[in-house]
Amino acid sequence: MELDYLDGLNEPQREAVLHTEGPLMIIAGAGSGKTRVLTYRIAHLINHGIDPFSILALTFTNKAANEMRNRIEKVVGTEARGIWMGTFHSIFARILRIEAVRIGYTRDFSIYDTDDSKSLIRSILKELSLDDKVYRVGTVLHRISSAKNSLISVNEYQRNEIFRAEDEANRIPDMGRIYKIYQDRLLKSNAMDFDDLLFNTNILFRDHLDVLNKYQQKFRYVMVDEFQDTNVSQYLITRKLAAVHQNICVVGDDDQSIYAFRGANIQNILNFEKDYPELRIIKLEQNYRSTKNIVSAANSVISRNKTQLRKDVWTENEEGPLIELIKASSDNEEGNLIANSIFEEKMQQSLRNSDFAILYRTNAQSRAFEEALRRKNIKYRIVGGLSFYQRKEIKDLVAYMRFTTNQNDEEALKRIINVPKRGIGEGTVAKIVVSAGESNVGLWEVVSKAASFLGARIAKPIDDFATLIKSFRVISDQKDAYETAAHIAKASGLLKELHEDKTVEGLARYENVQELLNAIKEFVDNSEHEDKSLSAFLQSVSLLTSAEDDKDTDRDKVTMMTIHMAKGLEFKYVYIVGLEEDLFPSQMMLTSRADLEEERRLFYVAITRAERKLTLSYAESRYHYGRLKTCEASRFLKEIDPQFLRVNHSAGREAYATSFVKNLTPRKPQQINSTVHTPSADFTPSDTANLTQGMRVEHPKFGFGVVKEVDHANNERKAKIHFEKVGEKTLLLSFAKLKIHE
DNA sequence: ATTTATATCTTTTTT
DNA sequence: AGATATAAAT
Repeated sequence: MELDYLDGLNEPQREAVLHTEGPLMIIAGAGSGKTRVLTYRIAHLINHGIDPFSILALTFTNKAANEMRNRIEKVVGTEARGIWMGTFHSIFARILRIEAVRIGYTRDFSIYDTDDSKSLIRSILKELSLDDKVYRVGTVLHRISSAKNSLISVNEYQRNEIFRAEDEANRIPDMGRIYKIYQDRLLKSNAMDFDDLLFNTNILFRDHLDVLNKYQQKFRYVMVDEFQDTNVSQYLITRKLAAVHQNICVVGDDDQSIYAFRGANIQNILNFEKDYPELRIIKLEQNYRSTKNIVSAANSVISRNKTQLRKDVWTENEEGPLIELIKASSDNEEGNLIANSIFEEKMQQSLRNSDFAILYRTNAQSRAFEEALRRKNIKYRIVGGLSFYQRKEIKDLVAYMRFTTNQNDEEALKRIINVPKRGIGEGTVAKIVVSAGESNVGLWEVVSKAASFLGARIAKPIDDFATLIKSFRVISDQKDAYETAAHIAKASGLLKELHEDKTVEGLARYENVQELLNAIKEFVDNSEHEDKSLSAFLQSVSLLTSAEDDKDTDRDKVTMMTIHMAKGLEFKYVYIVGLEEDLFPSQMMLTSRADLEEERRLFYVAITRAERKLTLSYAESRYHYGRLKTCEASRFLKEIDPQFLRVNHSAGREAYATSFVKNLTPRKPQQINSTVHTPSADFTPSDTANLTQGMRVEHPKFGFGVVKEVDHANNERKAKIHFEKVGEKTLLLSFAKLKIHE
C-alpha cells in the first residue's frame, strides 16, 4: 500500500519522503514536485502511526494548506483533518488565543490589519505633533515591522546606537518613541498587528517555559514550506519548537526568495546547516513542469545571481515552442495583443481559458488587460488586489463586530463611532481622545460615561452610541455569530444607509454586506466549527488573504495576478507583461533597496510558472498617473539567451499602426451605463488637449469666461481664465468642470 | 456637523 | 487617473 505512492517518485524525492527522523532540508527547484513530496511525506508519517495532531506543517498561504490537506486526505482519509496545518500567522494566532493571558492579553484580542496600524500611527504622530510629511506613515510602519521581524523589542530599539544613528540620518529621531507608544497602545487596545503574532509567540516561548515545553512535546514533527520566505522571527519559533525532537523538515528554493521586502531572510536557508550539524540536504533538480526551452531560459536568467547554493535544474520534457517576445506601442495595445494571442492559441490548440495566465509586476497593470479581454469576450478573473474583506462597507461591519467583542479595540471604535453619521463629528471625537488622555483611561471609558467626562450637552449622541454597543454585547453573549452580525447590521443603521443609496455602487455595497452575512451563516452552519460565537468567526476571518476569499471557484477563466501571487502555481500558457525598465525591475526596489537580485528571482519565478509556452511583452509607452510616459525594454529581456527567443515583429508593427490611428482620435470620457444623476452632464472635466487660448468656456459656478493662458509646464495642467462675473481664476484642468463653447 | 470643492499625493510586491 | 487630505461653503 505504501509502495503505491513511492512508485512514481524519483530517487531524491523518495529519499525525502522516507527521511522522517532528524533535521532535513529539501532544496526544491521550480517544478520539481515539491508539493507531491511534502504530501506523501506527511501521509507516510500518518500511515506509520504518527498522530496527526502531533504534526505541524507551516505553509505560506492558507490556500496552500487546504490544498495540501485535501491531497493528504486522499491518501490517508479523514485523519488528515487533525494535522496542524496553516500559515505561521494563523497557527500562532490560534496558540496565542489559548495562551493570551500569559502575555497580558485576553483571548478576545483583535488583530490589526495594515490599515488599522497606519491609522494608529497617524494618530500617534498627531499627538506628538510630528510632521507626517517627514515621518511618512508607511516608512514608520515599515521600520517598526522590520524591528519586530528581527525580534528587536522597544527597549532594544531605543538602546541600540545603530538604529538611533540611522534614524538621525534619516531625520526621524523620534522613531524609538513612536515605536514605544505604538506598542503601548496596541497592548492597551488588546490588539496585535501581523508582526506581533510572531513576535509575541517568541516572547511567550521565551518567558513561559512550561508553555514552550507543552508545544515542544506536542509537535513531534515540524515542517516548513517556502522556507526561503520566512523571517528571523518565524525561524526562531520553528527552531524552538523542534528543539526537543529535532524532527524539522524545511523545504525551499533560494532562487525563489521574493519576500525580502517583508523581512524574509534568505540567510535562514543559508545558515540552516550551521544550526543543525547533522542536517541531511536533499536537492530536487528534475523539473517535471516545463519544456526544455522554458527551463533553459529560466536558468540563463537566474545564473546571473550570485547564489550560494548551486543547483542544476534540468528536464526530460520536450523542447517545446520558442519563447515569444511581443513589443507593443502602448499599454492598451499590449492588452489587445495579448488578448488576441490568447484567443488564437485557444482556438488553434483547443485550450481552455483556465490554461492561460497573465502575470504582471504591479496590480495597477491589470486594467488594460481587463478591457481587452472583455472586448474579446474572454472570461477572466483577477486574483488578489483589493480583497473582499478590505472593502469599506465590509470593514465597517467587521469593525462593529470587533468592537462588540473587544471594547478596548480603539481603531475599531474610531472607525464606527460616526458610521453611519450620528452627529459625532471630528470635534467631538477629538474631545473624547483628549479627555481619555487627561484621565488616563481608555476611549470606551469616556464614551460609555460621556455625561460625566464631557458634560450633558455634548453627551446625547455618544450615549446613544454606547447604549447601542452595550445592546450588541448582550446579544453576542446569547446568540451565535450569524444572529449577532445580522442584528448589528440592521440596528447600527449600516444596512439602511446602503439600502437608501440607489447608485450602482451603493447596490453593490449592500450586496457585499449581505454576502458577508451569508459567509457568517455558512460558518455557523459548518459542523466542523464547534465555537459559533462572534469572536470565533472574527478569528477565522482576520487572517484571510486576498487570494483566499474569491468565491467563484475553478471556473474556466483566464487568470490575472501579480507575480508574487503566482508563487506555487502553474499554467500551460503564461504571459509575463510590462517588461519595461523601471517597472520590472521596479524602480522603487532598485532605488530604495538596491536589490536587483530579488527582482531577478521574481522574473525567474514568473518564467517557471509556464508549462508549455511562455510569452513576454512590453510597451513603448504607458499611462502613469494620468500621463503618457515613454518606456524602454527591461534589462531582463537581454538576459535571456537569444537562442530561446522569437521576436514577433508582425505583432509589433500591426500594433504600432493601430495605436497610431487610435492616438489621433481624442480619448472620450467613458460612459458607464446610463447613470441616474446627470445634473451637469455637459460640464465635463477638461484636459489640456482640448483647451486653447481664446476659447470661450462656461463654468458651472463662475459662468462664462475666456481662456487666457494654458500652462503645460511642470506637469501642472493649469489654465488661467477670465470670467465675466468673477474675474481671473487659475483652474487645475483635471478638476475644473468646463463646458466648451466653440 | 456635514457636504462640496479644491489641493495634494501616489509611486511594489502582501502575511 | 484615482484616492485621500484639506479648506471652504452650506
